[in-house]
Amino acid sequence: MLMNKNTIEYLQNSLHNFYSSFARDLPWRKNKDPYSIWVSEIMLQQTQVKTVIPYFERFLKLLPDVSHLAKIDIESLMKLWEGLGYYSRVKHMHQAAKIIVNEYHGILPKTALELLKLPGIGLYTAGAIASIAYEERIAAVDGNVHRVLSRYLGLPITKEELLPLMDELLPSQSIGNFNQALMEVGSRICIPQSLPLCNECPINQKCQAFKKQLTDSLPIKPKKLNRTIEDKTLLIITDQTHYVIRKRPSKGLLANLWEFPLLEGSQTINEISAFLLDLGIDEFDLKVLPNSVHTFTHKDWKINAYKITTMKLNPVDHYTLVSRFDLNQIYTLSSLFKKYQEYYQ
DNA sequence: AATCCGGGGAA
DNA sequence: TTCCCAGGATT
Repeated sequence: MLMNKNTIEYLQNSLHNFYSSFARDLPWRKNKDPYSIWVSEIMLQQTQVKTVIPYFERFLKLLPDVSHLAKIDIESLMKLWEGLGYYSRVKHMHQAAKIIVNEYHGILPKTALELLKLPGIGLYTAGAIASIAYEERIAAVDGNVHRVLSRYLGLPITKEELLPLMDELLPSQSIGNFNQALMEVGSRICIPQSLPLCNECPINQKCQAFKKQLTDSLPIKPKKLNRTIEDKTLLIITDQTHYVIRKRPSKGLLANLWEFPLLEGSQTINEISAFLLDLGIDEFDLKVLPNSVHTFTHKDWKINAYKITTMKLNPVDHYTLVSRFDLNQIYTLSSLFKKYQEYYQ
């Protein structure tokens, strides 16, 4: 597809000027260190800038370079990620750090093609790192870029269909800034819901969606997925000093995280008693805690919660007895348990 | 090509 | 409620 030369040059020049004047002062923009850009891009996957900032600051302070990341144990690393979600990101990053140390002398690969081979780095992230850190002339198409460009061009195209067009749109220099400017316009101006702030947009003069009032119908939206609801029974079991937790399976939702016993379904008091008996608990005080709902992307968990207080806890296979301190400092829990923090503090 | 994988902010 | 976020891996 051959695009109008004016349309392209206007886009490039306008975004360049916009970015020069209005780029946000974000922590990962302080330098072009490939490692910190990599960390930021992984954290920013499906996660908003505001959420990422404090995690990024803490992460870089403790793990300032690839070799530190490669050396830290996975449990401590998970703890740094606690609450960010999509925990496989951190597992893949850890694996990638070891590969970078062992096979790339501790230096991030300098081309998107090479970066793409690392676990956790897909087409977008490879393009983002290569263009921002190394100024490779390559696209970085995320949700923002897809939305901005499909509106600007007035084309109902998917993200995949947009990719081949990017070679025509990319400027010959300042590629990293061009890519970031597109994302910045997408997240601050050309926003998805309600009305985009077209009057403030640096590329509105040649935006087809703006001209033809198509911002509502562009970009084409993926079909929404069906949500399901599952009942769970949460047991916070304590002897006043220690708490019973266990490690989740290595596959599936919240893989490898720790949890308070979370039983399938809405268990009756009798069923709970039977479960506790298996843990060697035959005498206990049971307190009903407030129910809650934890929302994932594709399912809701309805949590029926109880606090179980007993005199003595005995070690049992597959369960771990931990102090409050270790619970807070060492073990990584899903944020769904935060709602019950007052009952284990 | 679909589905899975967290959590939160915003309307 | 619904959307969607600087997406990637798995099937």
